[in-house]
Amino acid sequence: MLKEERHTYILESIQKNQKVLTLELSDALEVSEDTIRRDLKELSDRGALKKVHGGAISLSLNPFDYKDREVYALDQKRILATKAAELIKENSVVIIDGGTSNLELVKALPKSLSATVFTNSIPIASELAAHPRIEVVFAGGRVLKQAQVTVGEEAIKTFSGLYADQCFLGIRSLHHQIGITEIDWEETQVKRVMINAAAEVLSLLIPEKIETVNPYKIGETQKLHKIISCLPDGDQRLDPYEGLGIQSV
Amino acid sequence: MLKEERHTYILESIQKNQKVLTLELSDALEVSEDTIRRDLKELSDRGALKKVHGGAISLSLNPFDYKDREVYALDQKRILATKAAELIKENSVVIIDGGTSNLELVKALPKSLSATVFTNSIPIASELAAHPRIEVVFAGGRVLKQAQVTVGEEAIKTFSGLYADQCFLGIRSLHHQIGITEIDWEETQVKRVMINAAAEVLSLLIPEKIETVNPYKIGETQKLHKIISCLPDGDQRLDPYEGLGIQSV
DNA sequence: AGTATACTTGCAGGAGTTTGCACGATTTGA
DNA sequence: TCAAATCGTGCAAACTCCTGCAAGTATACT
Repeated sequence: MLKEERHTYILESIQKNQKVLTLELSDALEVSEDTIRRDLKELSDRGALKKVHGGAISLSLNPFDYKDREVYALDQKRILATKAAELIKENSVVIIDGGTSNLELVKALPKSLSATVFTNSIPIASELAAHPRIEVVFAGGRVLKQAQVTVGEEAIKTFSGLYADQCFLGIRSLHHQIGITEIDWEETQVKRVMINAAAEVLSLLIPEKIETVNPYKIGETQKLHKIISCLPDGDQRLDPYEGLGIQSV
Repeated sequence: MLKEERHTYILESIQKNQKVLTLELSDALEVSEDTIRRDLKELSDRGALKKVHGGAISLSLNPFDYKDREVYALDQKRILATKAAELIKENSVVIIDGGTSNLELVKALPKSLSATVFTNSIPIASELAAHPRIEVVFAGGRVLKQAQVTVGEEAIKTFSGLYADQCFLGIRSLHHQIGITEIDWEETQVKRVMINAAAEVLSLLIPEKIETVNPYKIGETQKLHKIISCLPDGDQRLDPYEGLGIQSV
């Protein structure tokens, strides 16, 4: 039994029963509890479930968690957000993808900024609704609960009929050779359209994401024009990207 | 039974009944009262409920509920919401319009309910994203900031290609002769499509809205099939509507 | 093919959690 | 005020988790 098979089994089981028990899984999959624990840890790190003492539960089971779910590396993301906010020009049209970094970005936008924002992220639309001078257009579709973004034909159609000034792409993984990759197939479809719907594609990137890979490919690394990171100028981790003509801020 | 499951059960129970008893819970969940006490302490520390002698009560019972402070007639709306939630059938397809009453409605939906919800309201989509068994489809479009709903061609298109079982319409004004009226022209357009996209049109209605009028007309009173109100049976304010064949609950 | 490297897995044992029980303190309501 | 119910704390048993390690397996490179 391959690790991936176990993961699939675990995720299906969670979807069906809202929870899984370490002991039960170890029994059903005929591996040690330690292995199951490691599987659960991995899935938990990927945000696919919530690990608890004795097993794991569906993220949606706990009604209080999603609201104040701790944002990983929040301080870093705030710094990135401030930098990124300065890159948005007055009266421009901007696509803002989902993700916690981008949510910080919209929180950091100055109240005086006038712009039009296209998004498929519920929290981002919600945050922007409080902004006095930003026009918000929401791309409809089926809601992916975990990421709180819409996906599907409708969302894709919205972005395909658009050519914006900038697109702030939410990125899970970036690898200088393999490209930009995602963990969810449907999100991948939408992001592929997004990056073709703007003159400039930017991404807020915490260092942990650099040189990692996920199963589904959004596009080549070159699709990205600018990386907003908190790495010092000339950090070697960025070297491969400058070689590709990608500007880092 | 995992600790988290107990917590979820307790929170749901509180949401439904506004209170829980230690003994009752220990009975229902088949653990000792001590364990329940510890659970309540933990939830209380997280600010999810208020622990009292003998059990715990909902925080929202307390006068200073900062979260929903500004919702007008919240208590009434909660009562309507509970009534309305019972009208939604398992596995049905439901359109839920924006508005604070409808937001309470989705909060009151039992966690066990499976259904598909179409909405154009950001807070409602956000709330439903935490619901384990409800599929959410968001109708895109330009975001109206005050109401936090989308409007425009895209939203209209989504609802026109739909025939749902029920539509919970958010209503600003209802007059037995003049009909259902709105204050915003663009919202009016969307609502007009909504009421034609479902077999049954329902509305949660606090008495203050009855026999009032606003500039833009959504449709005739008869478009409405059911009114969920907190008026006693036979209250004279409802007479004109029963005359029109509208059922009130 | 053969070697090196990374990854995966099971195991041991020490650390950490959870739970029910006992017992004294506190609260409740007549 | 008193008796009954409820609470908080400390404790021990059972269970679960984490860490490091070594054996096994897959993959890459020469």
